[in-house]
Amino acid sequence: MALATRERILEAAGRALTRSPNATVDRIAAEARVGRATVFRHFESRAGLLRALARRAIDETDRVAREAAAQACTATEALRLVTRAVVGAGESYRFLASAPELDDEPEIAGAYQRQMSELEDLVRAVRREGFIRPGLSTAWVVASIDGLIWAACRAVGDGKLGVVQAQDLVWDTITKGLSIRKMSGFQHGE
Amino acid sequence: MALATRERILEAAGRALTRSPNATVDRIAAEARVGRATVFRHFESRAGLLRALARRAIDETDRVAREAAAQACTATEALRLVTRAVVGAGESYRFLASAPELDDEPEIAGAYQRQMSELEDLVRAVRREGFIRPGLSTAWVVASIDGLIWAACRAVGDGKLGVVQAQDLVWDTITKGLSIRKMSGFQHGE
DNA sequence: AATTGATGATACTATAATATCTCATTCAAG
DNA sequence: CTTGAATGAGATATTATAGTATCATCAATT
Repeated sequence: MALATRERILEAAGRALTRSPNATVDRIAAEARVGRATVFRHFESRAGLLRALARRAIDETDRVAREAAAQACTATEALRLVTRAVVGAGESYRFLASAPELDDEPEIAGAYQRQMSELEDLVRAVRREGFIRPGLSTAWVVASIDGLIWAACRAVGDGKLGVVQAQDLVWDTITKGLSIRKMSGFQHGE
Repeated sequence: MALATRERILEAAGRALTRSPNATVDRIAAEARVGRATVFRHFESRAGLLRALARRAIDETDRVAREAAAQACTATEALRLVTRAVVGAGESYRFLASAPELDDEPEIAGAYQRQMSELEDLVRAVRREGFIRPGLSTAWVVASIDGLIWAACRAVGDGKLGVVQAQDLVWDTITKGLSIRKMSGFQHGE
């Protein structure tokens, strides 16, 4: 029972905080269909609940990302699979987009930094495989991939796109952009 | 004096809220080098201050976007210029990224809807000009452009990219994506 | 049926932030 | 120099929310 309740609260908190990042404990409890006191029985404080939720989201994202990376032979393929996986896990971390108080949690902020730096390493490896257009800084490649992933997660959350559709589109857009390209004679034969 | 003070408060609020979206009136006043009471003399409430700030950001974005659109002959060129302009104005609206309480303001939420629907109209016009790859839904094109713009603004705010650089990269990425493309024989002659 | 553990409801306290008010000060205009 | 408007500083009221404590209830187990 206890575990199920804790889980219910975490999921409710995720939903409530995605809708409004300043959701009160009252609101979260109502969303979870539990009494407010029960929330404090399972978490030491509101901040503790947020921490647990963020940890869960980070762990889940790490898990699917590593699992995806393990299946790839090349860095480029790894980036493709990781991107797909992270978009698929979007629901679990979407609330982080506007959870300002979590920036003050060293553990959470640190984990985010680590994830971004892992993505950066991956992008560098992909560049070494010749997949990245010259002239694009690694910082921008990382930033724009991040931006596209967020866009996809938001679109899924808003019901504008299905998950699989969104996963396909992100990689499609990363590789080809949005426009019909006028190739200027240059051809790359891998 | 009054106008200068009001403006100082607005700019300070923008800075403070970009750093931490839940910044108190106290903090904002300190950032503006002004007494807390003065903030309430110029704005009816904290919410009123946020509204005024959001209105300013929306107006500024509208202004630069319309100005840019007016200089273009084609929808595609308009999209390019509008994108550049909006990235350039990023500093003025960046705080909106995590300003949850503003979703409850009908005026602000409505203006955002309008801006997105204007972008959607523009994208549709661009599609009619044959610039958008078939198979990409308008919703995704809009979402991903939005995502790239946010990524660019964040990168600029974090000092990772210069404004001009960011402006160039967004359009570059929209048109060509990030990768060296292996064209499968298809060539588009405009 | 009795026991135990988890829960819901409610009352209560503490705290932090908003918002108001007062008064002394500053500073520019006349 | 005087006047008046704007301000800064601080006191105070109000409100919302976090967090605690209590007690009755319910369900499962024995």
